[in-house]
Amino acid sequence: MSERSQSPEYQTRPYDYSRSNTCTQESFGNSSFQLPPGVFPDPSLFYNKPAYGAITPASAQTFLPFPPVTSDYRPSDLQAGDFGQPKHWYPFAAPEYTGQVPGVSAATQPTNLSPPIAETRDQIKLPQVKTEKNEYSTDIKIEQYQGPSVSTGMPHGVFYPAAWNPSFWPGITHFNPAGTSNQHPPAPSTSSPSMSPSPPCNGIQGNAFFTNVSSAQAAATAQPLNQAPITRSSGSSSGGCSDSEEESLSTEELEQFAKELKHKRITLGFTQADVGLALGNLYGKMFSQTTICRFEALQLSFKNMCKLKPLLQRWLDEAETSDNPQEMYKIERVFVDTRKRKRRTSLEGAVRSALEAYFIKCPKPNTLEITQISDDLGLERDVVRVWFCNRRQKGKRLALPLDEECDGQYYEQSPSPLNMAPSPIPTQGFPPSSYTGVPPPTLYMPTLHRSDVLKQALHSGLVSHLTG
DNA sequence: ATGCATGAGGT
DNA sequence: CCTCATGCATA
Repeated sequence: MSERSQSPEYQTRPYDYSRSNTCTQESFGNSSFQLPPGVFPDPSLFYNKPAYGAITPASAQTFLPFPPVTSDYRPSDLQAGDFGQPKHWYPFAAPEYTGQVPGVSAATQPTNLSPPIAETRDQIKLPQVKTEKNEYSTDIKIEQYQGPSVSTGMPHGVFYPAAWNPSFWPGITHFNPAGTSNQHPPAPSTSSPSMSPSPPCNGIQGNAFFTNVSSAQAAATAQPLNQAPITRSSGSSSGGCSDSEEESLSTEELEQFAKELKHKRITLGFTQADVGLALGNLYGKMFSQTTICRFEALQLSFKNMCKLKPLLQRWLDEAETSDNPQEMYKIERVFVDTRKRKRRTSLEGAVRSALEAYFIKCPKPNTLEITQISDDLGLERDVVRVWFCNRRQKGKRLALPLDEECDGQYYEQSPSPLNMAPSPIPTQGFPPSSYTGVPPPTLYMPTLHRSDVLKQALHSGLVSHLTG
């Protein structure tokens, strides 16, 4: 637990957001930002991924020497022919990128900024990005949803009970003994017999969804979600902001519910996707497997958790009471996905590490910086921008699922042991600490013991010796 | 389970 | 441009 930092370099990290998202030259140019050659911060050490392959043999992945095909988005058009195409990856040598901001890099990229970047680049072998699928997913999928994959091969058949850490959002002390358990404060007029135990076999399914029906309505009705102004009881320990409202789901409640949900869900033979769909059926608002997954893993913001809980609660009730709940999930999904979604960029391990390094240095780069970074890493500017956005979001998810209102302080203080000037960090910051590029087990925890959170996010292996 | 992306709502 | 909620696609 002491193997915290060993990279003094980071100590100087000027984390002052006060300068309004500008970690410019000052930061970058700062000598403080040099990744020790061998110490390339491997993100996997910070997070839960086993390894990004950046440093592992896995990195040996080969890229098809494809020409930068239609490098970028493809204007709408899609031809049936494309579907057959295998996914190709192409090295990111695309000249277009470099040319993208030639002037900028040259002119606006002061020398003092280049060094660090250059170094970074140096260390990461070759910035490569592979993108899968050169086609947009513009298609129409019509599928018959057949209910929970119970009998069929339920992939999730496994049970992972232990995965749950009782104390999830430690920062918050809850007053409500979960003992009473299932009491949702907002208790939406759930009583609504309308959606009750009616054997869905009837009209529910089908297209209740898009059939117009009252999905909208349902959604609206089912929307009492907001009604729960949830002010987490965090007040207790954090000192307060929990005054205004009375309604509040305690962390523990959510935690418990999430656990319960997962357990029962699995017991009933439903997958996360099933649940997501079911919600759509029941309340008109469908959710993806991803969301359900994150809910169960408590990886959503507190607010979001609270919003979703009532719905899931109801689903759970339904599922449990219903004779053959499976029926209620038989629906037809029709997606007319006309949106052109950019093909997902897959960043190479080294590139991620580099970004990680930049992030540590400056979690909120400004436009110019983003440009420079993208230029240096040979990435699209937008990719970099989005990466940072996601990175920040992720940071919040992991470090402070319960952020929000009350926690300006959360960020503010976090006196990173290894750096961190006492600078007043605007609420935007992140626990600078959390990700300070430091060796592994060292997830520095902000003042609020968030270990559990991180724990969850990390792979037990790594965590194990964190917690001992 | 999670990385990258989208889009709405705010500044 | 950002945050936030959310999802597709993928590991």
